[in-house]
Amino acid sequence: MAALSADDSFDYFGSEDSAFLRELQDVQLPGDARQAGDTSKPSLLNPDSELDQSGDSDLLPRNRTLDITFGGPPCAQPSKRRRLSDTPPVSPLRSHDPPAAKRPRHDINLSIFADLSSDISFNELSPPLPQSDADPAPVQLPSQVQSPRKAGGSNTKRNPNSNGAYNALQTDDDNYLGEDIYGAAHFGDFGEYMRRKRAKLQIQNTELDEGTERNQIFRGVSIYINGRTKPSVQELRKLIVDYGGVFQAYLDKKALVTHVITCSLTPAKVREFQHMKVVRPEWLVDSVQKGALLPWHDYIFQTGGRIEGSMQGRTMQPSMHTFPAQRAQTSAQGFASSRAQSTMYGVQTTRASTSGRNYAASKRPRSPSPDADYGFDESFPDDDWERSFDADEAGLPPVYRIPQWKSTIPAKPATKPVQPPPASKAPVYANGPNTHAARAMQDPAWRAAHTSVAPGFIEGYYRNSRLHYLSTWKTELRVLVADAQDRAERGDVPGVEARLASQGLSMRGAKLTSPKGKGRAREGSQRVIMHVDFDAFFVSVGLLDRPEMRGKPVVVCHSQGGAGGASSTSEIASASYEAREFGIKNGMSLQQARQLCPSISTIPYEFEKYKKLSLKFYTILMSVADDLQAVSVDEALIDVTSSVEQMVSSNPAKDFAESVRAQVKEATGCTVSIGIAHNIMMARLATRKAKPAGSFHLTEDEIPALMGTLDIKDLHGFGSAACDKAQEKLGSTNLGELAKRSRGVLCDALGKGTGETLWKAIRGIDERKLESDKPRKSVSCEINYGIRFEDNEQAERFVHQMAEEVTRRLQAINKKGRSLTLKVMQRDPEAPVEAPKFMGHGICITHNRQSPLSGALGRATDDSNIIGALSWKLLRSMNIPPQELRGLGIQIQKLDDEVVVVPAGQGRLQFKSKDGKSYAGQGRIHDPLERLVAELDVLPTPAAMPPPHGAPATRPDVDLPNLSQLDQSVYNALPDDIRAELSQEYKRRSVTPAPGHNAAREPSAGPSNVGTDAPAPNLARITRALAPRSRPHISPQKRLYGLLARPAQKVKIPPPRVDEAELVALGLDPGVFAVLPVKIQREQLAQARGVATRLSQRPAEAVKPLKAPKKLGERFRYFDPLNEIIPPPPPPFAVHVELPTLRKPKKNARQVQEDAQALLAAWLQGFQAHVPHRRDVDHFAKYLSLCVESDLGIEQATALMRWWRILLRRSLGLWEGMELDEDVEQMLEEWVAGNRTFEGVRVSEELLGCAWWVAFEEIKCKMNEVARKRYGGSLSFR
DNA sequence: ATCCTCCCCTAC
DNA sequence: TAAGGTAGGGGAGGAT
Ligand SMILES: Nc1ccn([C@H]2C[C@H](O)[C@@H](COP(=O)(O)OP(=O)(O)OP(=O)(O)O)O2)c(=O)n1
Ligand SMILES: [Mg+2]
Repeated sequence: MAALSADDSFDYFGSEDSAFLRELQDVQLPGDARQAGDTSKPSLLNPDSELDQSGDSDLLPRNRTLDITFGGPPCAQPSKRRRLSDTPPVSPLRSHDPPAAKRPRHDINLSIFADLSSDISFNELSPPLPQSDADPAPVQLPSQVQSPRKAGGSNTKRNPNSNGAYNALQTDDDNYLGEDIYGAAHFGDFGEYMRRKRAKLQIQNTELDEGTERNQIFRGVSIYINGRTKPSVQELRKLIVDYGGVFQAYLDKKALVTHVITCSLTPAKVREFQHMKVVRPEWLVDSVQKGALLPWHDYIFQTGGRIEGSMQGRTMQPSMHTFPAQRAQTSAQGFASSRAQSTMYGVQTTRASTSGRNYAASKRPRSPSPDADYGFDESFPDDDWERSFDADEAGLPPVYRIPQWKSTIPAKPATKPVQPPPASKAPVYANGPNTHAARAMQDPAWRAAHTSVAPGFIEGYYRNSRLHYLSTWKTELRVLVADAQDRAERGDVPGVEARLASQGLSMRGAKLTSPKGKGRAREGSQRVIMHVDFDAFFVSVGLLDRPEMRGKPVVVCHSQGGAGGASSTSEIASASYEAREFGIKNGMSLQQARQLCPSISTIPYEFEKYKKLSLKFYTILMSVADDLQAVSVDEALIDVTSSVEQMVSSNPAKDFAESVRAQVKEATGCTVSIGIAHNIMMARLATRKAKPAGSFHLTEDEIPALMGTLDIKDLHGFGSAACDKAQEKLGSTNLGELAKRSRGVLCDALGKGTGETLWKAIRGIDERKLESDKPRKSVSCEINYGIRFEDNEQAERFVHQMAEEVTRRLQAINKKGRSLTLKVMQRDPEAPVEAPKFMGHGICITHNRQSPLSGALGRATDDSNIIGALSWKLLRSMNIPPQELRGLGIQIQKLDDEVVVVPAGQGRLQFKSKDGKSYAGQGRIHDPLERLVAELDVLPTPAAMPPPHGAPATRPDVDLPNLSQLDQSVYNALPDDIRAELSQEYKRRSVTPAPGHNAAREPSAGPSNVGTDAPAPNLARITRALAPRSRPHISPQKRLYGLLARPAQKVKIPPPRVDEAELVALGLDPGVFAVLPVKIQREQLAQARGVATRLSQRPAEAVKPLKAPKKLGERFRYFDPLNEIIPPPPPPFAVHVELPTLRKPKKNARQVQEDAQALLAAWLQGFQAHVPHRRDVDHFAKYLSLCVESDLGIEQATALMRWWRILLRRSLGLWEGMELDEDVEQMLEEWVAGNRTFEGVRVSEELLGCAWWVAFEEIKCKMNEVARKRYGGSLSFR
């Protein structure tokens, strides 16, 4: 190992840079100061100890403890823990690091992880250096003595508007300056910021009058109050402000907060505040009473203590029980310990988790080190903790070494893994900067070619990002499955499926025979759920062509050959089972893996193959399952209840599973393992036992015994955070132990829903149904790798490129958004400029900024210019030096379907003609709203709302076969699930394109692969061929279409297809039926046909399409491309509207409303200077009346009216309730009657205003009339 | 109570 | 040299 370590030294993982280490040793962190002199090593807590890391950070000294999962008991996960230490006072605003010279040094000690309680928690925050200790508020303030202002907390108002606070701020400078911790430079910025902040947020606070005289005992203290507190937040705030302190309403800028006041903390918060001074409210109260700022450390908030009284857990950790005083004393220890930890590169520290808010590490793949940012290394699983140490040892100074562990590390050759794999799961990165990267970055040419500023960086990155593929594939597979199910329900028998059916296993057949199939748990009989997962997927696929490597320890990663030597930071996507015996895990860095197994072999990624084989895999599953939930490219959950029931065997489930395994093996050449049980959670557990290459049926009677052997982390959905919480609050992470806890206790510890889930899981209960048709809620794009900018221009350019990528993704699925969230990762001041992981983001502070997004007329948009501009604006507002950026992400939410309501023709003429008859002429049902929209288009402003992308007017609808002309209103009126399914159809043609690539290039494929693989030329073809049912004509064309003319791409969904004869036969009046909103039509139709609607069946869930094949068939056949009649092409007027749906009444309603509101706003805007067109008013009236009549849209309708009124008041409020002049009244009466038009006529302001209000009243009356008839009451528009 | 927002967390 | 993405579930806490 030693040798290894040497090599590694400069990289992450076990090794470290000696220079770096040296530096670390010298560095004294603030916390250290406290400890100063402390030789004692704090012991780290048991399971997870924390390491402290010091970075080379410059400035602020801080200590952080990292969690280590080491000994961690139960939780095997790597990550965890929190670190403490104070936060760096650096404000995000600040740009660069302070001179390193200023930093204090600290020693690094490795503590031995004694097993104390695991939390080191922030208690350990070490006080700042002596001077700093005083912290912001030096203990002895001159003024302190003075009059203690009111006693405790009285938040009573002190001087209302005093500006004491303001003064305090100004004075803060002094305090801060006084602190060594904060660099002077900092300080200035800090003070400036505070001033602004205060001006902004505290105006409302009533403050002292002349602050100056008062005791400004809290001068320099900037407080954030977390959660509920004894004296209320308001009271405390008052106190703070009155006494010269600063109250921070948000923890946005942690760096600006000197102390956090709280009475209770959640584990997540504990982590978040690790680096901060967390104090009890009494500190403030007592200080005020004494008239002086008391030492904060005497009031350190301790977790265990009061948090959840309910938790029995409290007995556990000693640290929690320590008294404040003790705390202070021990803090040094904690500190030291934490520090020590920091040095352990091999250990996982979960940096991310620490982020609380800022540390970005959170994302990390759990297995490796979940949170740990690469910078820190990752964590090792419990089993592996030993090893992790070993790895560390190599590079670490003696101090860090832990003899025993060290020995444990088997530096064995590939031959045989020594013992079980103690593995560490996550890649561990050394603390120090990546010297390779640091060197490379010196070269401008290299930077220009390899970092985020390089041309084509985004596309190239995505083409090689396994995680990007994984996410993309998942989305695609969901679509594939939903699509296939629709077809099956519809009765179609796709080619492939037909073939499979010939084998006796047809999904369709299964469904026909078992109505219960999907979804809801059937009563009575138990379900049979199988969790099917490939064994070491990437590796297995890679070995198909490398038979000679089978049986050996192999991993898939980018680094090939000897690249990177022993220090490659390349992550291992998948490790063969042989490699796992050495402790190598998926997600670990290659360097780490090499330490565990020097002879490890690496093979490249073959993304195309993964996708291809996955399709074969899914095809088989679809032919066999009653229901299927896509989990990932290599994993799925299937409900095979009916199929198993039909089997004649002594062990049907097992036999069935083996049959599936054989089929998959036959089709792909790779093995899958299958876990069988009566629900999802148990099936996943069974898979653990089934792997590798096997199947296992976990029966209910075996569950109790099994639980005793499992850890909470073994449950799907429960990761390191949950493990930590369990350990902290419940004292154990063992499921057998947790089984003794009451449901309430679990809920208190983990949250209501999560606690409930756990409680049930332990008892083998999991009622969740397989999900296969959920609509997408957001579209995002983010890159946190290789981000290195030198100036704002580069950053801005990049942001716009990302915006373009997001736009492509939105367009691919015909969605537009109304909300945008920008995520920014900023290098933590203490983190090295070059993260341990090559080009990685390292430890970061993350910022999220959300903002409404809107295009023309306030509607949803997918315009890259708008998205890019807004994103850049948000980023710029954060004032982060571009050099410090390490990650950027743009997420779009509040998605609306992009639908073209009007035929794309040109202008109004067509529109009119269409409006007038096209729909009607086709016998289509008109939706009032739709018509309203159409009308609007024709109005005055139409020109003002050109299609987003300037659709080629020439595009004939023909281009869009089938779905292309969906009637928007109809489409929107569909229940979510149906709509989602439908949209999938469209998506098939335009799946999110691989980053950067033109849709034209490759139709259906997701990210096309790259790297080693040849371009994925035929994914589309393959997909089509393999898909249960191919629709060649659609996919390709659509895709193309989309590229060519985005705007026009809208779709119009035809209303349900029913002929008059059938309606009559069903007792429905065709005339009436035709006028109903599509949604209602569907309901009535369904009811008439004897089909229970989902609404009636299970309102809450009503998510899945009915299973009954026949019925569904009818439902879906409407969309059958082959039979669909394509309506004329709509004009280029895109509208995003969502009508109420059956499924999620609330949300949909809200969304619908928003959309309708936008529409209304557009309407009004278009007619700012015009009297509304009679037709529009009538249409709107009709629409709203129908809503009321149907009873389904009353709320939305009235809400819409309220909204309308708001808008009117805003622009024409003057005319509300105005007494009309005779002549005006006369004209308006005629107008209402349809005998007068004001088109082209210049009208008076009065007439204009009154006309709108008349229209409002008119519609209101009509709605009330309907309500009166139907319900005997009137509506409230309040 | 219920919603909405802002995260955290989890999974592959 | 490496490619640390992404979407959805859920909880805490403020707004309503
Ligand atoms: N941190 C990770 C985890 C997984 N994957 C990819 C590679 C895996 O092959 C695939 C499937 O993940 P699994 O968790 O199913 O792991 P494997 O299939 O490799 O192994 P097994 O399922 O046998 O445990 O996802 C990845 O790239 N990075
Ligand atoms: Mg797998």
